[in-house]
Amino acid sequence: MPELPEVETIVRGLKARIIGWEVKEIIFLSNYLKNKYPENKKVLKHFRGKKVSAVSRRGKMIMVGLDGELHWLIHLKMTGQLYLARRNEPVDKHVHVRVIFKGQAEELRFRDVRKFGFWFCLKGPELKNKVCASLGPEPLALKYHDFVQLWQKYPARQAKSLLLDQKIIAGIGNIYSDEILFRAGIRPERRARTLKPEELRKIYFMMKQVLREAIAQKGSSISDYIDSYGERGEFQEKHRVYGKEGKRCQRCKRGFIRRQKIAGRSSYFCPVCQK
DNA sequence: AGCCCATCCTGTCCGC
DNA sequence: TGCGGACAGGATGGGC
Repeated sequence: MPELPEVETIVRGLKARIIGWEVKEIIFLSNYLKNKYPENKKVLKHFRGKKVSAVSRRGKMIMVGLDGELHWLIHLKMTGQLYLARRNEPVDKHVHVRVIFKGQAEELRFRDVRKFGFWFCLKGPELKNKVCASLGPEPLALKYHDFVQLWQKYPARQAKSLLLDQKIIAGIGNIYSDEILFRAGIRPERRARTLKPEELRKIYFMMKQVLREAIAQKGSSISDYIDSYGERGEFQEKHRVYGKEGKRCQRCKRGFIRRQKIAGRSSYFCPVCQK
């Protein structure tokens, strides 16, 4: 499931390659994106001949800017993939969008097995701005003081649910919230109001550290995730709790990793050293 | 206010 | 081996 580090890796990879590429053709291979966003078909014609001018990320959202206020707004949700492939590479039934570029041997593909993700073609910045405005701050740019204020606003909420909430902090999902809370030594169900200042500081520090390390490792590949080059990440090797139910805790060597549904998600933690 | 649950979807895995 | 059900989860929306 692509979260901030995976999306960041994809964006960096695309940025290095497709800036300046001219769109020759956009091919939608399935109808589900049209149902999610009927405008997709209507504005398609405006994209021909336009050049990619920017690739960026906001939370888990990917934004590709083209000349003349045209954008692609892409969310990979759980199983979405966005990558460059050679034109002659086979297209399977889960590829929903292909973008052919003028004079380029590679095309951009959007593939999504579960069809939760989306690819919107936008003319004008309105929807993009609206979506960005609904997201909380970027965790890697967040100052400690502002982080503390956010948590003080929701004293009754569970630590995990705050980390997962895109309106509060943008980009963290189920894997990284568990890994952050493990490294901070905090149980996912702890209420914000019960956190001592030094505990909150630990969460803040580990949030930055885990996300930075994961980006350096090009994300976590649990099942479907690949980057824009079609390559897997390495950070799953550094996971301490996620998907490790029943395994001995590598930190305290006493607890066994427990799995429990918290904040509506499978959550993994060490019952001994997470307090 | 905050949590839970269902929903969207399909591949995978487990038990019978 | 084969079938059916549970499960995975990002975001959203409704109910309690």
